[in-house]
Amino acid sequence: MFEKYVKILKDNALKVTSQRLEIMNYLDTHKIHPTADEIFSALKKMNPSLSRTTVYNSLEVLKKQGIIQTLTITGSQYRYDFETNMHHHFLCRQCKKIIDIDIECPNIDKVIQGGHKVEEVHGYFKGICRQCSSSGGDS
Amino acid sequence: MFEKYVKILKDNALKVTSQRLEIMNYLDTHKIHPTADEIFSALKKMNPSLSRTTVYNSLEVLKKQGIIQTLTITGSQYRYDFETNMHHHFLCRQCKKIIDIDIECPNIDKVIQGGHKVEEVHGYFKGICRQCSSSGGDS
DNA sequence: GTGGCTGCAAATCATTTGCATATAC
DNA sequence: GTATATGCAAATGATTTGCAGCCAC
Repeated sequence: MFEKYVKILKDNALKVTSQRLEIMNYLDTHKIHPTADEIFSALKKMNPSLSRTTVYNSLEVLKKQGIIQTLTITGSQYRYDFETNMHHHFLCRQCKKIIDIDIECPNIDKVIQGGHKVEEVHGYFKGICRQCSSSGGDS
Repeated sequence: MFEKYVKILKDNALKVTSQRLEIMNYLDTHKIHPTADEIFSALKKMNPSLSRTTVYNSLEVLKKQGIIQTLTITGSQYRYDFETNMHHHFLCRQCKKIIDIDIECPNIDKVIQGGHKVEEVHGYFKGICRQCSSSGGDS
């Protein structure tokens, strides 16, 4: 069941631990861009001895290997994403959900042409999402 | 000297206080996207009785009126910007500077067409800036 | 067997809150 | 005069650090 994640860890020369597998599986199957604490709380239900520190440590090594990415869209906590292909995000001010946005920006190359070495690109949109807009949830 | 900022505050029905004027002037003349604490430390030198709370309070009301904007590019602190016209930012992993990026993304409208009400757009690029790249500061 | 990983508690950093005093209007 | 802003100290929330014991390899 977790063979997929075992392979990813081995391919990256990381030790295979049940905590890392559970964290990867959680992120892969809950594409809601959770915070470290949301991951911790969800997994602690299954494994009460899990430590918050382990969650932070694991997320850090996964990020360092480029297996996951972090979002800074809210400004107050990091959010984690198992999807690392380029895509962008919309944060709804009302329901707080983070929605994936798949648009291309053809001008991104201009940043590289400006002489900067670009390693990460994040497009963050904030406002009221379609669902909240249509249910009269405006302000 | 601060007439410009006095006018902005009055136009927004905000009380004119020396602290607010100093904060606006600092942001307007130091386009380095400082943190609240950097603003506080710089201004405290001139006005030792200044409080960190006042800096946070003032930045919040200025943001609420759309006079300034906040950046969440680093993820660990808010950074403040007196420029509110649409532009984007590059964070150098090495020198930590935040550089303004002026590119257009013609596909942004697609987010609106997707039914979302967009109030803010932030393009964040991360990597190694031109200056650090050219001075061999790569990794 | 050993170096890296886990889990606990304490520390740190950024920000927020509660409240008394001071000030803009 | 009054509502709002300021400044202080304490509280909160997210994350990091130090360290002892444990486990993957």
